[in-house]
Amino acid sequence: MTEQEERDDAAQALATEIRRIGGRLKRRLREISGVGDMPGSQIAVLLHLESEGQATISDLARAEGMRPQSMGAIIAALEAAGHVQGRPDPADGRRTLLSLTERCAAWMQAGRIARQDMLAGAIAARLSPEEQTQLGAALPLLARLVE
Amino acid sequence: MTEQEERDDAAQALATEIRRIGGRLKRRLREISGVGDMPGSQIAVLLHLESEGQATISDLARAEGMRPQSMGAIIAALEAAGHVQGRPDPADGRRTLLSLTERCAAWMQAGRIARQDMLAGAIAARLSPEEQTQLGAALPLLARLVE
DNA sequence: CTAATATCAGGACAACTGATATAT
DNA sequence: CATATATCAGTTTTCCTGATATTA
Repeated sequence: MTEQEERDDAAQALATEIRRIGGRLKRRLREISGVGDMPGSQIAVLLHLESEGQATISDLARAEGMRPQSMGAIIAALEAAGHVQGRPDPADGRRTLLSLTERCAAWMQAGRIARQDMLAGAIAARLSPEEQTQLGAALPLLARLVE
Repeated sequence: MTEQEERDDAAQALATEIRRIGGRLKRRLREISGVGDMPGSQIAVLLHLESEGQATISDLARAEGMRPQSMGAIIAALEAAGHVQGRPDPADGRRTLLSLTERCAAWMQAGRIARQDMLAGAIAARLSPEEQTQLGAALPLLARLVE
């Protein structure tokens, strides 16, 4: 076996494992990544808005790697639930600036998301601090594969 | 901030990153994990059958972490395409033992999957050998979160 | 005029749940 | 009778593509 073939085999083995775990991840992330009834996609948006203050639908779509139409549906659900609100951008009439409602911001600051975050709970319960560090370092590598 | 709170914060930050990358992964894995027209879920089954020889639908469903009904649909597609074949288990009338067809086994041995595997290609192209090792070591940690 | 934002409408996909027939 | 395998049928979720109005 040539060195090139060995490298290909290594990549192939890794691909197989990613497929297997990725498949599971895809299915389970829906259940474990939510907070109560709220899906992980909505949580991600709230956390983004909490740290950034405000953003447009297109901003959020880019940040999460999806289409504006898809993000629009997520935002519509969050608006209907009274968690985010939009106001027109005074500087650009095309844009709608989204931000957390006061009630939602207070709810998040009270740490209720953190305490109910099943994914964070699973991480804390099942991974040692060292393992968490190891996983955190590897995530950007995974991100590079899907960008 | 107590040590406990610091640990919780670390887990929360990791959870946020997994949500973001996991979301992307979920969406992009469909495109990049396939081999040509074949979806990643089918590839995973073929690789499993290649290494194990034969298996039932329920075996495969358990291995991939999904329901037998869902695996049934994947198998039906592979059978229709002539890639796998089933025969009744002589020892247990409930079971159907699935295996690769000769033609599919030959196709896989010829390395055509490996050369057309976009995910393996992305890994080889975008990650150094060291990074591949690092990612490989972290995948079991991710698996532990979703089991 | 071209590009970006947002939204409407319809569609595809991959998993799910529930129910059923058969065999152990 | 309780359990396991396989399959039929219908539903849900999530994101997709295409088309359109508006504004920069």
